[in-house]
Amino acid sequence: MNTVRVRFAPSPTGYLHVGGARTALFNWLFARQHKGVFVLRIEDTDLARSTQEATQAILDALEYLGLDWDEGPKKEGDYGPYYQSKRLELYREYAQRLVEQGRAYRCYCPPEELEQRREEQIKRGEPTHYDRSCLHLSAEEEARYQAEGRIPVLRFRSLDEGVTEVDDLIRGSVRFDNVAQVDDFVIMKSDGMPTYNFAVVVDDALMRITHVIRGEDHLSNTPKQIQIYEALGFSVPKFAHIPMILGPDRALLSKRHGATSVTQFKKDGYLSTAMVNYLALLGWSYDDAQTLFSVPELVEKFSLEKVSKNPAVFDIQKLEWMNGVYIRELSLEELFDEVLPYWQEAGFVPAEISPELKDYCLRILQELQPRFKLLAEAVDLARYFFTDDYQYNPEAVEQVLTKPQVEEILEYAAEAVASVPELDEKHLKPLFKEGLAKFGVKMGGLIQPLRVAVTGTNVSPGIYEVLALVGRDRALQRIERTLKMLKERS
RNA sequence: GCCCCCAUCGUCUAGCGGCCUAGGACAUCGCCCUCUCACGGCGAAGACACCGGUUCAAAUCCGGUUGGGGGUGCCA
Repeated sequence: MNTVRVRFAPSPTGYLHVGGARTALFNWLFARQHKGVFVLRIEDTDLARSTQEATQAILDALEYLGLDWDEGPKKEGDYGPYYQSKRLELYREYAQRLVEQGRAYRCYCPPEELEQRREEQIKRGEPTHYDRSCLHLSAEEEARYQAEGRIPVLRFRSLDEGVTEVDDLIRGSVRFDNVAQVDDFVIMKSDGMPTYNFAVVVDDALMRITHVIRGEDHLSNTPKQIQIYEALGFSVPKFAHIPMILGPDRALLSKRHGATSVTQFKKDGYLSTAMVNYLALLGWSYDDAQTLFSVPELVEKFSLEKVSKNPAVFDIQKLEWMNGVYIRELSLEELFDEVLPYWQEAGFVPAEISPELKDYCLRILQELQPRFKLLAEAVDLARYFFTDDYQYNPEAVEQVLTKPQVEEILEYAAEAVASVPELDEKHLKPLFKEGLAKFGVKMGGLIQPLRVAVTGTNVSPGIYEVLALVGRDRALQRIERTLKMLKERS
C-alpha cells in the first residue's frame, strides 16, 4: 500500500487567497484522512513577483487555519528542497534529458513576433500554436542568433498525433487532442527558470506526489504535463480538479470583490473553525442535512467523490453566520482569549489583566456572546463598559430622547437606581413598573431612555445586566450627563 | 478565434430512473419570545435553463441550444 502524498503549491506573489486556502484544505483533509503526507512547496520561479513577505504571509495563514504540513518550509523531509528556486539544478537536469531525447529544443523567436503570429492564427480561426520555426535550426543559424545576443528558451517537443486522456477523480475522463491542444510550449525561460508546467511535473514526480488536487483552472494544462511525465518516464499521479470560487457576479473571485485574503479574514475576526468549516462546504458537501462540521469530523467525512463539479459563489453572509455559530459555541474563557487582542488594541484593557478585570470581561462577554458575528465587532459593542468616552448615537438620541417626559422618566429611573439595595432585575423591575402608570408608558418607554442614557445607544444587552456591569456610580453619572445634555439642547 | 469544464431555490447544496406534490443551510419575509438588539422557536415564499430524444417512468441517461467558468503566457 503506497502512502498517499499530496501537496499544496502556492506561488508567493501575494497573500493567501481563499481559493488557495480551500485547495490547501482539501489536500490537507485528504492527507489526514488517508494517514498520508501533506507537502508544502513554494513555487517561486517568477523572480519578478515572488517575495519573502508573501511566503511568510502564506505560512502564517496556513498556520491560522490549522493546516500543518509534514514536509515543506521549516520542515525538511526526504524530498526537498521545498522552494522551487532552490531546485534549479533538478529542472536543468531533466530539461537536458529531454533535449538529449529530442523532446526539447532551443527557440530564439522574439516574444513580439510570437505575439504577432498568435494574432494571425486567431484571425484565421486556428488554434494558437507555436509554429515550430526553431524546431530544426542548423548549427549556423543558432550561431548567428547567439551572435545577435538572442537568448533562447527551451520548448517541449509535443506529440504529433493521438489523444491525451486525463483521468480525473472528480470529472471522470477528459480527452484532449494532442495536435490541436498541446503545442510546443516553453519549459525553460530565457532567465534560466523553469515554467510552471515543467517544474510542477518534475517536482510532483520527484516528491512522489500520488494525488494532485488543485483548482479547475489547471485542468486544461494537464495534458501538457502528462506528456512530460511520459516523456521523462515518470508515473502519472491521480488528478482531482476542484471547482473554482466565484464572486457574487459569477466572475472569478478576486480582490475587487472585497476581502479575499485569509489574513484579512483573520483580522476581521473570523475564527479558524468557522473559516475551515465554510471553506470545506465550498464545493463539497456531506449529505442533505449537515452543515456544521468540526475539523476531526471533516477529516473523517471528507471525500473527493462528493466534491461538486460546478463553480461556487463565495457567500460572505453564510460565513458570517457560521462564525456567529462558532463564537456562541466557545466557552467564555475561550471567547475572552479571542477577543482580548481586539480590546487591547482599542485601549479598553491593559496588556496585563488582573483577575478582577478578567472577571469583569467574562461577565461582559457572557452578555455579548450571542450578539456578534465577528470578533472585531466586540470593540464597538463593549465600548461603554470600558470607557465614558463615547459618542451618543444620533439616531438613538433622536428616536428615544425626544419623547415627552424623558427627563422626568430619567430622573425617576435615577432615583430607582440610587435607592435599590442591589442593581438587579429583582429589585429594579418593581420600581420601574410603579413608574409606568405615572408616565403613561410601557416598559420600553422607561427602559429605552435609560439605555440610551447609560450606553449612548438604543441597542444593548438587557438593561438590568448592563446596569449591573456599569455599576451604580457610573450609571448615575451618565444619567446626570444625559439630563444635562438634554437641557442644553432645548 | 480554438479547446476544456459546468448547469437544481438569490447563494451553497441533497438528489446518482420510480422513495420528489424536489430535502437541508444561509439570506429574505411573517409570527412567537421580549426592555432594544441579538440568540432561540414556529412558519412562508423561493429552483430542476431550454429543445429534442431513450424509457412503462427523467431533476436524474443521450444529443443539441443557450448561459456561466476556465485554458490558450518566457504567470502560477
